[in-house]
Amino acid sequence: MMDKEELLSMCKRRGFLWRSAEIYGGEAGFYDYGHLGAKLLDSWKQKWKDFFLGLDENYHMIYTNNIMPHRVMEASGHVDHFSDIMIRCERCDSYFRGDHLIEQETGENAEWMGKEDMKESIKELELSCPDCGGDFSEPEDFNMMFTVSLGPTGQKTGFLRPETAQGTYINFRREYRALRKQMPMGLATIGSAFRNEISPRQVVFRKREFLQAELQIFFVPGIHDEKFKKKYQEIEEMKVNIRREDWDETREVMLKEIDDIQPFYLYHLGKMYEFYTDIMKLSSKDIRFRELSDDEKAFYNKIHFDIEVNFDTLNGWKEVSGLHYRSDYDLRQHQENSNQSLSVSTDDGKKIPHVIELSFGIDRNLWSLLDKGYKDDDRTWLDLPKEITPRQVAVFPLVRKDGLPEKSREVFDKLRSDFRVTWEKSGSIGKRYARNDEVGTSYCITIDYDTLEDESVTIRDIETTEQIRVEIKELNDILKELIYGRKKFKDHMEQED
RNA sequence: GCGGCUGUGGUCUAGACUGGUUAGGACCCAAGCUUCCCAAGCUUGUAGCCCGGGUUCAAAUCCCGGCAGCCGCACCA
Repeated sequence: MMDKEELLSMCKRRGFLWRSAEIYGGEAGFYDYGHLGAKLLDSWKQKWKDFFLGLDENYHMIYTNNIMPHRVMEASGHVDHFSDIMIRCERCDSYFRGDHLIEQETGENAEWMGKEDMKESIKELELSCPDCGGDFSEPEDFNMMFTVSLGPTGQKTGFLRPETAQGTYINFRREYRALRKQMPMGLATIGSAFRNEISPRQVVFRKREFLQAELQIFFVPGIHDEKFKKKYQEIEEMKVNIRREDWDETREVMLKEIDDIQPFYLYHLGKMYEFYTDIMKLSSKDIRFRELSDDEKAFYNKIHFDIEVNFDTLNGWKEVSGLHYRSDYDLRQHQENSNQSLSVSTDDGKKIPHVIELSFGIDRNLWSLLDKGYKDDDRTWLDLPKEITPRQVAVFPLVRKDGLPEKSREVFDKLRSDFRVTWEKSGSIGKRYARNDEVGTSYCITIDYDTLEDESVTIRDIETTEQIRVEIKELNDILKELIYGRKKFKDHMEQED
């Protein structure tokens, strides 16, 4: 079993990621990406955009603000629902959620209660601390959102957004017109979100500032979703690992066997799965969809599946993304609170569009690539998808003399515009291979004495450490084929024999 | 946020109980030598006691406070 600390140590040492503000002791829940982490992040984002925006011509990127006005988060329900009323034991300082304590005692839902209701209820029920029996203090607000003050007096407040989604919803009307009222309309965004987690832990898993990639798809059920029927039929026999809410195990089923969920939703479910298997190259044994129970899912989500990855470093299955049918809840809320119409005209009259949301925690997804890719058996190497890996190619001279370094610089310069590539000469050839194995460099190009004779170089494959020899003039094309094309390294080897 | 444990170069660690030479080692990294393909060798070098305060002639070591990490609890609409 792989150790989280060992992987994190590699990440720090080689430039993937580490704690923010390290030189000041750091702060829980904040991480920065170094030069390799940043490249991994950028290429992941690019692949995500290519894949999900490619699903339909009417899916587009937008970028919205990190700071949301107070009223937006009121309308979204976050001011009420994203904050909990906590009560503290005066003797042992333990915190508890007030509504949970009351629910346990009465069996009735207490989520609606304000601070005053709760105070009375606790008095009536004569509740005391479950840990030590001590008396409770006054109920206090604990909001997971960061408040920011706006303007010179600071009396106006806003919030750092706890999800990127709201920024998209409040731009719905503008984009609907700008995109000439085509539906379904997909608005994707990539950006930061902020949650004041009580106890951020597990490396990048519970960060206070984190990255999200989300695609919000707006449609009127029964009308616009019909347009995806044909697309769905093309993938309805796709098999996915899935665990329904009332199943006690994960099963591999065909999409069309899931007959109680609309095809429009299943289409995106299938495509998400495909992103994990085909783009992120995770093994299907390590991924699954899990349907959340009514207790777990938010009240406005009619259907909610999470994609979970089976992590080695984090004790098993953990959520990395979700597919939520949020119904018309969000637009309805914003319509009511802003007093602006967010409905669209259909043959059946005015309707408020519904939303299907594809939501990805980027940091978690990157960690899943590192977690599943890190191999530490007879040698240490990082098995990353060749299109996503931060360093695709490394070039070095076999030895540091007789003009080989100079020749290798030439080859390096030839590759720079086409690949994420590095050049190095320090240490021995074996050490350079090992260094590059550790950070997931897909191919190492070595310039040797034969190169000076016949303009050929060797390409070494990270997966097998085997080599092929190719001519420099074909090098760029062959590497492109290996990285982006269908041709595999072993095809080239057979060709050589 | 509570409780337990922990914090020594980039990484892993010795030293702490019993305060006392210049904080030792390994790996990594860098420069050079060597080297015709998988962490070889040699030379040199960079770099550290989490932060602050206290006790003491003297603190990495003892005490107090803070910060951070790990584990457990709680929390995670």
